[in-house]
Amino acid sequence: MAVYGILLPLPFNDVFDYTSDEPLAPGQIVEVSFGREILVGAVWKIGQSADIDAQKIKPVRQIVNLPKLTPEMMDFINKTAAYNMAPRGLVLKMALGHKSNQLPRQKVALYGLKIKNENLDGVRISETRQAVFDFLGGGFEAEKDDIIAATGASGNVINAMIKSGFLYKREVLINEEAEEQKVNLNKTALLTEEQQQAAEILMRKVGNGFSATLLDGVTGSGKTEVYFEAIAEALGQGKQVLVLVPEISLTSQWLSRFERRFGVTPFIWHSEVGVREKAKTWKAVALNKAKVVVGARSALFLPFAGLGIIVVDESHDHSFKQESLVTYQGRDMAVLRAHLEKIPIILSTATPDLETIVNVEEGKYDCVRLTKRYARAVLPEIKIIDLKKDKPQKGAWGVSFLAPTLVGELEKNLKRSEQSMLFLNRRGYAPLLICRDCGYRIQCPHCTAWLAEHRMTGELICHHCGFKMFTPKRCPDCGSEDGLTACGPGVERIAEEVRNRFPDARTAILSSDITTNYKQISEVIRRTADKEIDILIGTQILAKGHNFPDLTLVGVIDADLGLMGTDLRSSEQTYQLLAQVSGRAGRGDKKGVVYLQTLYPDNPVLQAVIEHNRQKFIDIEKNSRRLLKMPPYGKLAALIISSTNQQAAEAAAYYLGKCAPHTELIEALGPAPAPMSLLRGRYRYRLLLKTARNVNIQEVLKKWLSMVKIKSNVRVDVDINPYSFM
DNA sequence: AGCACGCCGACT
DNA sequence: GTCGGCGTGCTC
Repeated sequence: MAVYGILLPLPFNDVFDYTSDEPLAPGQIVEVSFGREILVGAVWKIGQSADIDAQKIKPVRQIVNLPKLTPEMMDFINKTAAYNMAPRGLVLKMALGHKSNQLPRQKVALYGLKIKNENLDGVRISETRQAVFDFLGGGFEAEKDDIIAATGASGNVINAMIKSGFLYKREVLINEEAEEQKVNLNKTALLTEEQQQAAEILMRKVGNGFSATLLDGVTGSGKTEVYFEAIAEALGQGKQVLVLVPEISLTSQWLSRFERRFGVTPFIWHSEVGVREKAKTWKAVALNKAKVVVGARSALFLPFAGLGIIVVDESHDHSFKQESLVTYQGRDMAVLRAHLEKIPIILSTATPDLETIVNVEEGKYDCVRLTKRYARAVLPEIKIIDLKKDKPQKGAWGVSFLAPTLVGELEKNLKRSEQSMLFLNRRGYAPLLICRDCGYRIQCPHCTAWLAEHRMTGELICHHCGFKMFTPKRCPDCGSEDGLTACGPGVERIAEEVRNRFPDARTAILSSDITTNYKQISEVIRRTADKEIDILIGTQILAKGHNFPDLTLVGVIDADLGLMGTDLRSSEQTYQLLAQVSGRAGRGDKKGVVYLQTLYPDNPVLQAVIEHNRQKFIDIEKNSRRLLKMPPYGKLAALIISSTNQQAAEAAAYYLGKCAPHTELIEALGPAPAPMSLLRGRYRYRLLLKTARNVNIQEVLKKWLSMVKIKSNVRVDVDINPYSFM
């Protein structure tokens, strides 16, 4: 009876040994008992690994009826874990994709209507219940979570509706098979000469091994249509296609473009997709029945059987950086996967990050450029509003955040019945409540952060840990009754001002806490695209690739937000955000105008934005990074030491600091209390390891960490190439 | 991760 | 006397 090393979806780097009568192949998915649990894992090694008693080795319970992981996939899991210093088991967990692949519970509860809505005359039905009726109308069945997400009903409402006989519950096995996707490859889009040339270069990469190409095109230049041709080429060769998008909110418009071109809906993979759908997709991907998958960064860990190309859309976007469970940069891991699969990868963006630009300059990546906006569209004019000279004027509703110039432009735009967009990267009504009588500021009990006021819900919310409380009437400190005052603007407050100034304008807010799910976000985007909205007010969701042809005015409420950030990439991110937001304006026939409200009109980053001068920005940024030996001119890793016990965290951090390696090529900084020194009830310290480019930073970290015995109530998280310095 | 075991202080 | 806090160690 042979012994096999099984990798389990748990935070272990090493395999566990199990026996099996049947010969097993590497990558095979099996079910084993582990402690008192039953888990699904993957065969990783043939032969015994641990030096333990043969008695202790349990048998594999059964082989799971799922396709086995390919050698490339296994290699990808190993290398992703090693690069990010994460346990291989956790990477496997991501690769198994969803709960029912990790646990042998293969059943899911579905809910449907028992009684038809029309048979309910005379019965009083609450609004939420009605929403459930509407959602499940027409014999549709759904999982509880999906009903909750779509209707806003709570689990209790659903349970009560079962009790009163409106709904039925049905358990089904998760074993649906997807049909093979049939793709229509007939060319439909007419490309400009520039686009056609770019498309041909990309198409030639398909089927010719690994290559990484930056598709560098100004906003509105039609990058999507260009990489669609490369996708068509891969599909024509019978290969699978993976498109990574930064946020699910982007996908609705993207999807309709895709459907128009290829006559088929791609498989969709993101956190809001239900388990049943995920199970179907996972299997279809592994069996090469799914030809096109579009998804968030987690889609990168799907078990493709014959992947032919990867596209990373809006590749500069920081949401590709995953910061929980396993910390990884999705864009970089996508390049790794393409490398292992020996296929091309396309990074598409109007505002490439410095790392990518340097890779192009050094010849590691190829580059294809699109310099012209599509059709008659031209780049918008960007103007600066100096808030010191052009001061917002108080109105009947109170404080104003819109400069008179911007108000005037909004008014003119409304008269022309063209659309406008106001951008402020801050959720809620106000970022902070302050008591005018005693100066008290309301802080989160679990984090070093102020609580933001959300007036729509009447709550104070911590934007870091989600802590919520009802907005108090009196100051919690001095008890003053009318002392609490909103301080500074959030999108809700801007919306309030807009509604007061332009009562007849149709407005909408796009912000992750108001439009909480994919459906709601898509709906606002659709209404905007269909010209049902005059003024759209929103957070950074607005910046992401949306295409509103009649949008001609963009106002950035606070262009300085982020410029003062302490973090390495904050000015880059500000540049990207401003350039992307500006890129929303004037994508159709009419020219767009962008106004940036600022207190620092001479700031070089803003100057680069208004001049559409990316090179200028890149040069400034390169210089400062080179001087500081920061990425891409050096390597960086962060250690976050955290514990619920402050002394324990501090002691461990200082001990690590003492043992830190220092050579000519290696430098350790810290420890210092993290900028958010208390987060989710944990006290946090940070250390930063900076090395030269040619140093294997993972090796250095491994050696360093192995020297230090960390107490079990202290956690050390490693973040390779950190983005957030909080 | 999830769970049991075990050791300490604080209650009915 | 028992309940429950979490620190420690184990899972093939």
